[in-house]
Amino acid sequence: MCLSSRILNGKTRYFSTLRSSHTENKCILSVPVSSLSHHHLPILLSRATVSGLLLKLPLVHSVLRSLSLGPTPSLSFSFLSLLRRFANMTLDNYSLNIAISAAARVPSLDVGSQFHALSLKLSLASDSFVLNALINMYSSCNYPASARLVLDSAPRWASDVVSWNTIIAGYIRGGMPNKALQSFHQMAKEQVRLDEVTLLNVLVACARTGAMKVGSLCHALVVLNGFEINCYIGSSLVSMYAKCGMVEEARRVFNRMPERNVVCWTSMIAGCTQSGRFKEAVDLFRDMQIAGVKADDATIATVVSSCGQMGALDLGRYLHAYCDGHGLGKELSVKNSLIDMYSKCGDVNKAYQIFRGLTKRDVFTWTVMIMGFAMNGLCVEALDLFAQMEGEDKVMPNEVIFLGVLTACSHGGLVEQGYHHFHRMSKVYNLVPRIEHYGCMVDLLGRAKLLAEAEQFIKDMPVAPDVVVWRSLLFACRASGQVGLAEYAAERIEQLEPKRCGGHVLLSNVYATTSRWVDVNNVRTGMGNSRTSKKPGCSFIEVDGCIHEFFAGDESHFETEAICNTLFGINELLVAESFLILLPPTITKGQIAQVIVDFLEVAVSCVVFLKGFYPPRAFERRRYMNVVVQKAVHPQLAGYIHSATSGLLPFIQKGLVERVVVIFYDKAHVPVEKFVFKLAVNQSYGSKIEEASLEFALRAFLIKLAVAEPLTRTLPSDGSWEIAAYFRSLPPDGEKEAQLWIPTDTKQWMQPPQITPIKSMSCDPVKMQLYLEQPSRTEPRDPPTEP
DNA sequence: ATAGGGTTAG
Repeated sequence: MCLSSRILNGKTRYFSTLRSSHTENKCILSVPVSSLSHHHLPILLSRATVSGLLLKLPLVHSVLRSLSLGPTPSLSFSFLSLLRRFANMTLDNYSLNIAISAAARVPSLDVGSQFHALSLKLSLASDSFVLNALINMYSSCNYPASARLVLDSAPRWASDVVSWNTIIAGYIRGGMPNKALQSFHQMAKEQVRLDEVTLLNVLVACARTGAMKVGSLCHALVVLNGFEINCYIGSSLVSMYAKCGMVEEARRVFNRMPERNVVCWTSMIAGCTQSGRFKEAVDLFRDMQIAGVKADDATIATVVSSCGQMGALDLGRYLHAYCDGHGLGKELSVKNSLIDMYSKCGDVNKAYQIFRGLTKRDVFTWTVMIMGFAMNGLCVEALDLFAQMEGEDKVMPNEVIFLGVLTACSHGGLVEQGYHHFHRMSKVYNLVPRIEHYGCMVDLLGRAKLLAEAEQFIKDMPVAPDVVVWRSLLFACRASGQVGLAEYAAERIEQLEPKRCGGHVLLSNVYATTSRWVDVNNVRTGMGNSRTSKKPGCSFIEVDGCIHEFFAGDESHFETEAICNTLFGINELLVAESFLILLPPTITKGQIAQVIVDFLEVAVSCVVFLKGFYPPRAFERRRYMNVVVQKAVHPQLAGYIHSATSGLLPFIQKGLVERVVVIFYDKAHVPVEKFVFKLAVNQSYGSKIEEASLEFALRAFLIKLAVAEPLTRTLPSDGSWEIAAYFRSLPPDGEKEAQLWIPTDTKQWMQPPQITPIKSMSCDPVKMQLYLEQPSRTEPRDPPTEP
């Protein structure tokens, strides 16, 4: 037995409570609270009773409190029953409050409702502490309606703000934010004075429901009441505004906050991610590190999601490594967003590797992996995975996962399977298909060219078709040239969305495939005359870990059309030669380098042609990969390009070449323009690749190059040009193959160059980007803003 | 006594 205060090092709450409430500084057991277990209780009781300590009520309370707040709150129940049985103690309101709070912490509805009965029996249920503890207990056990019942059946004077705050929080926790808002209104009607916690909770409810008006009202109330915009209130304000689609307002609140912790930063970053401002999200993440605030798993999850959505693989990989270096990323949400990011960036193997390494998987995990397989064309794998999930029977499918399953069916042309899963969704899992699911089905039927069936399906839908549904149908009409149906769908879109450009582009494409060029023109000019405008598309390119964001401007519209038409032509060629798709020849890793080298030779030739550096007769029109290209035929020119590109073969095979650059100089040998081919060949990639898919990916570069001239600058006369290769690491001096390559002393620009992307692609294991580097113009060019 | 941010989507 220990009765000396010296031994109590004050480390645990149990001992410190004893000390603060008791001047005698006496201890009844020298075991820290964290290692107390049930078998200590009788000892505790007997020693306390013997020494007469526990019969003093404040001490009973402090022991109970310590047990209730400790790692095993249920100990307080046992101790209480021992006290009642052996020390004849009756429960007062305070002990009851502690016991109920312990039941909330476990949480145990069973024990909690027993204490509820006990408080009614002892007429203590109207004590405001007991009342609030009961409300909290039902809320914590996810019985918000019961919590509400307790409040409503108590006398008015017994409840206060805390009661209402707890009710509101309980509805939010139970996934009923609308009920939370209702309670807030009721609370106002009963003229209960709100406090900071009320507003904080209501802001969360607004964020969940998108109740923008109530949210702004809360903001006003924060200011009117003179509440400080601290980290708590600030975070929920930022989150509320972002979720209600008012990112600008969120940013304004964020910028004005006097103090910011991880949660504030994460709210703002997540706000950007959720509203498609991916680059801003990444920039904020950098600012956060500069501000010296450490990221946690929530931060990483949302930044990784941004990377995935803009295809920034390098940055995504950096974040992955950052996690490992900072002990982060252990939470499932981070793993999920990494799987999603790798899939979206085209590295399904890496995604699946992470997926397989997980011991725990939630709905998100399965959804992102199924989606990842589906979007990378591995449709059977996606369906197999869904079957595996159902077999494991640990995770309950939700609506979103079925979108992934249906997308897989749609992309894989698996009509039967699509119907099967669509029906199972409601029959087996009691999930009501939403408009998105109907959209998937229309897409599925349309892609399978079952247009009549798709049309009938739309007619039979229990929900009104939206623009996406009509667009899927309209898109499907293109392949079958069904002009009449296409026009009907376009009309529906026009009705639903008169201000947007709607189905015009798609409709004009249907006309184009049926060679109705007059109609194509009518639609196009109609678009220009009326106020319909296309929302600018946005793309990203990642250069040395730096993200560049681009909006499709009106100027580039003409080229877009040319590219689309060329692509349609290619599509038709592919359809005509569909045996290629049925029996795809595969090539090995060694052959990949050869394909790339051949491609580079042609591409460099096209670049030089495009710049008009030599007279056109130095080139010849040739067919390469089914597109028309300009191949150099002048002996010296062709010889230079051939030897330079083919000399790269051994280094590309070893994965040593990072960039192949065509540089144009002025007469002072200062670069005027660079065409950069950034290259990555994954060396660890094991399996073979389809030659057709690699060719298809590379061909897109040649098509883009053919129309890239307007993006480039006029060359000064008497300049020069050369082919340069940037190596990841330099080959040893003695190597024979390396002797062709000499270090170049290209002058550098003073300012970072202006980057213009031309094309990027990812076709495992090859990734390639083509972009222009030009010296910066003095005045920055703003991207066109959205209408 | 009650309290903030995060991952999937046709």
